[in-house]
Amino acid sequence: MKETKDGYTNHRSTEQRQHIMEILQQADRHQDADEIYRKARWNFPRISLSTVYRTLQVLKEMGLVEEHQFGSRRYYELPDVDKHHHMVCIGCGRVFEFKCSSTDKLKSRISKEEGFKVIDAEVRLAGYCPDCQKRMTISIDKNRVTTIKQEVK
Amino acid sequence: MKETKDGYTNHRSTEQRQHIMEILQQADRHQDADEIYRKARWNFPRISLSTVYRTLQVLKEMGLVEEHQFGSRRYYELPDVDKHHHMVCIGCGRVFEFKCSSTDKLKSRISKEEGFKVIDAEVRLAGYCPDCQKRMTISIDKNRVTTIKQEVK
DNA sequence: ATTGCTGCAAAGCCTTTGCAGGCGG
DNA sequence: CCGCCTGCAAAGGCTTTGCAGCAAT
Repeated sequence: MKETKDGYTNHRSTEQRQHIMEILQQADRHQDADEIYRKARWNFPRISLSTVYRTLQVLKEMGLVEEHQFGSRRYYELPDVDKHHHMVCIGCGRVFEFKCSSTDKLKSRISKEEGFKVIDAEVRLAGYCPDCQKRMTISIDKNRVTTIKQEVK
Repeated sequence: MKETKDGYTNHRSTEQRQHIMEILQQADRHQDADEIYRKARWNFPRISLSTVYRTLQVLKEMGLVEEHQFGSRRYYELPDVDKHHHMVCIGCGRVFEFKCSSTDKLKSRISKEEGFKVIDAEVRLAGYCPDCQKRMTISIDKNRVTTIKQEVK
């Protein structure tokens, strides 16, 4: 019999857990605990944040939910059929997703070279999203204008 | 004049900052703030943890230090000449390092395909280190023995 | 009837911030 | 001397935990 992290040997299906699972299914992107909590309260006004955290913990242990940490926040989402990776925008903090098929090669290579049994490979990119690149261009233009004015003086 | 995040326009070189930089240089792997704090106290018994955090923040902004987050903890290290990536062991939680040269290709591909200006690419692997694989084998063997005994009964 | 789940409140953990004094340039 | 840095203490933000009552099996 498999023993879970908190010492329990079994899991029970409750309305709250089902609803949290639905919220995860309906979302098209990762959400943090508080986001899920606020949505859940719409149907279960008395649900507590701890229940959300505990449920996510259980779902994670069962492999039904993936947890990602960006900055100091943790986000949750259902495992994707074809796995995606994340790009974090340095400018606005938004997290974007992209696909990458070449990670399988990497996994097998590292397994061989390092004696590590690789379960999961995750690529994280940091950079500037199209919007923030545009903003940067504008502010660079501003500086240029200023410089020209000074030269004209 | 470049304005820093905390509103200051300049940085000063103090004994504490120099020493924190030395601690980072002497380490051969990433350390968290508390680890650096404990080492720093050996020479500066009255240094405070906030100073460590504030210094790391400054060094990070100056690009002299890299920050990585694993689980709920943040780790700091000097930028490597040839960048390495991280493998987190699911069994023991230790973080290992490995090199990977193929990320440059990935960066340029994503830049083109997604319109994202990629500054940094990080690969994170999760799996089991050699030690934990050994432990797993042992515990599987144990179960097998148990099963055999039951069959013999 | 058990065993596990829930809400609530409180505690924990890491990180940040406010402030008054003090040092660096 | 001005501006930046430091230690201390306190606050912050997110997550976990203790507990008593309740619900699922």
